[in-house]
Amino acid sequence: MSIFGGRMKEYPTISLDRFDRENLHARAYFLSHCHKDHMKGLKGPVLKRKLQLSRTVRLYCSYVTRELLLSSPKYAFWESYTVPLELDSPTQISLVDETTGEKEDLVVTLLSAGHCPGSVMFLFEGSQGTVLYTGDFRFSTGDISRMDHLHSGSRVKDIQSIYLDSTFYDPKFFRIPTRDACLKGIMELVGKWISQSPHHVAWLNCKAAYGYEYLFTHLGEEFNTQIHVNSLKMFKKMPDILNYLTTDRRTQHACRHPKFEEFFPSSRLPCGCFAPDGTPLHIISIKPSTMWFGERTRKSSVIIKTGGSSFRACFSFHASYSELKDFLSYLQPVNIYPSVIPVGQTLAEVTQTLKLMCRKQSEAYTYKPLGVLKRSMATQPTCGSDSDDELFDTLDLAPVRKKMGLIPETENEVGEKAPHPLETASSPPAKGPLAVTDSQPLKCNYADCTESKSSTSNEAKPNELEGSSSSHLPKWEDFFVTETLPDSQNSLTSRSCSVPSPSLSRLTGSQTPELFSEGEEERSTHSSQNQDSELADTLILPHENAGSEQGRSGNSAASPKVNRDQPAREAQSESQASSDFDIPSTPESKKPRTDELLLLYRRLAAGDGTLLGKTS
DNA sequence: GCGATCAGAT
DNA sequence: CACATCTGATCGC
Repeated sequence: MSIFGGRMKEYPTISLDRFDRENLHARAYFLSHCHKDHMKGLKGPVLKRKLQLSRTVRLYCSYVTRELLLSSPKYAFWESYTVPLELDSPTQISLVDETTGEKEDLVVTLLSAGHCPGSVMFLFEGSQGTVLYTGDFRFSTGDISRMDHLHSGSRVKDIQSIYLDSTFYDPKFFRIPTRDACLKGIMELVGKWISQSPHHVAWLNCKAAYGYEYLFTHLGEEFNTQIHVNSLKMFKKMPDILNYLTTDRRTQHACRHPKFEEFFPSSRLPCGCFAPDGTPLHIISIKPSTMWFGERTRKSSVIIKTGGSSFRACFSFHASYSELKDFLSYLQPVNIYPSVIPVGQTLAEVTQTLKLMCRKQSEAYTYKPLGVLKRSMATQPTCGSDSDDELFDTLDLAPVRKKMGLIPETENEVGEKAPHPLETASSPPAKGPLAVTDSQPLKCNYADCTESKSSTSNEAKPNELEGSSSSHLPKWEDFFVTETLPDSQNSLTSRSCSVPSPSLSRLTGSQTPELFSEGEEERSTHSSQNQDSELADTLILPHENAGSEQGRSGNSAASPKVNRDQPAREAQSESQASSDFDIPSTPESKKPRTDELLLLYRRLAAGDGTLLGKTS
């Protein structure tokens, strides 16, 4: 949760993600994404009154964020005061003091942040230097090198300060399975379950927030079905999301209204556990939650069984420690300000460890440091450390140089699918009534395993396992269209339940998720009081045609992943491979811009300091 | 009564 | 566990 106060040292007349207290006097506002902890004060009457009196104060955000914001009545008054900006389009903004007329120009560029729909970073360039406010973000290792606006020609821009989403800036969170790996594990679990019968359903017990949409769209696409939610209104201009969602109660959406629970007293689900015809549903609950693996952890599953029918599935909106290290060592800012205190740390501690990632003061060039570093750095920045040794054992000691080991790995994509499968989503998935299917026994070769974050016995190179740079940011911005859809697009009553899915077999025929039982933790009740956040509970219905033998069994993924430092790393069985996040998938996966990356990293390895934005 | 803030729950 | 949000208690205005 963000503790950022709203203002940056370099540009104190603007406020970001905080709208109360001293931020009430800002000349411009910026909202990085639509999570409540970044919207403090945003609906305040004091601010509203100020806006009504002002001619110049505006809120800048992405188009998607604006849409999500205005879809809530509490924030609808912002309609007249918001200025949506395109991604990757530098925009000049005049900051005007309305009493004195004093004016300052600032160029802002929005960079997709990969945190939730509409989430962006803000890159500011002005008289006080270049600063990057990350908002909340998740980049995979190597993503940063693809961001054109952080480069100037072949050089990385000279960044004075980064205001960082430091949620996981702690070696404890060294590695978090990639988005693709998590998605794949969830898909496999869901596929195995719902293919058994039309009354097998999967409940995605999501926290109430934006950010799960790409999970819904991928699941909807894969299983040719829709995810059942409470409200669609926030997505009315985002057909590529909308098409995979429904509120139709006949399809047993995960209703959140407490009064409905009276009708389903024994339900574990907000919407009850019976099909429309009264048949009891067979429900598994899947709770997306962050799983991380420490620096010495070898591997683990992305799915963990927590009860007879309860699972946790790995899912992270935030960059892991090694992803953050990659990000910071690439950019080498003069200053880094944490905006989140990692659990178990103090502000002083995280500030101190982040200093190790700052550029040496002597390397700072023409810009005068504003938020002065109080001590000179004892270390050179690590230019992309890629081994345990560099990241830990010598953390406080000697500098290390970038190695080739950081070449982004691109072979880890989920299947053959492009990361964003929604190009065709304007034609909704085929729909049909809940149909009888061939019931397939669930082949659960669940291998018990230890949750590896507690494992310390094996040396590993976890950061090498982490970075699938191929898990590109979900292109949430692509979801957005400026035209309002015709009503027919919003009327989803005809899309009732699940449908035959030829694609299911692609998943269900293959391997079994590797699960870990943490004992019985079945919930007997579930209350969902969250009236405002419509996506917190969702339900996936099964589809017809559970056929499952063929498909991706044998998983073309089987080609072993390149492991540069540990080529002899123990081979994984195929049955583990399908759900284990560190196993690559399709070799044929798209590998966009790999050549560029290779070139870049080779130049780095060759000591081409120009790529690091250094003067020397 | 409303808003801000904190603790606790989900 | 660890990604966000809600509810309820308490306090000040």
